[in-house]
Amino acid sequence: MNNRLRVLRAERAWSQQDLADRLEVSRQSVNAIETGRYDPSLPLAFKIADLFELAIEDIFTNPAKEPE
Amino acid sequence: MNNRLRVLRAERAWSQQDLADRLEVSRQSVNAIETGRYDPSLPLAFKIADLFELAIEDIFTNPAKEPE
DNA sequence: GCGGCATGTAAAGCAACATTGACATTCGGC
DNA sequence: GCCGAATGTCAATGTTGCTTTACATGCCGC
Repeated sequence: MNNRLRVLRAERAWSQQDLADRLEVSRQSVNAIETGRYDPSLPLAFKIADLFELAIEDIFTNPAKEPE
Repeated sequence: MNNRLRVLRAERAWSQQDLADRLEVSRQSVNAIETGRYDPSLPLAFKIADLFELAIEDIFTNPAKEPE
């Protein structure tokens, strides 16, 4: 499960802490998601999509899918 | 986190077991998600959206959001 | 009435998500 | 050179998602 979180965050010049505050999660959670250590829960994914005003599919992509 | 899983399943006349097989999860997981006991993980949400050929947002909705 | 199917739910256990606290590194400003 | 901000990561802990096994219910066909 890849994601464009780091890019979206950079576009807004937010630190991981800034984003964590807006999402009401810890900085470590943001970091873990960005570095791909784990995927967010569905509720958190919704919160992220909401914050960036994008669809979940526009932020997260399933590498196991989309053949080529 | 509400979802239209039961409706989508009914439209196809699938049992919870049928859906569970297609999603490669247990019947109890399908039941738990339908009855709202817990939300699916993001990867499973993608799998569900994929199966029904819908966007995640078309299946799951965040009741905490959208004021009115 | 009995058997089979669909559904709801519970307990117990493991894996994944998320937390706090802490430490290391890098970079830029002063 | 030092300080502070930003990032990466680790350990320990708690919570949630998902599993298997199991049992109870309702419904339908026979």
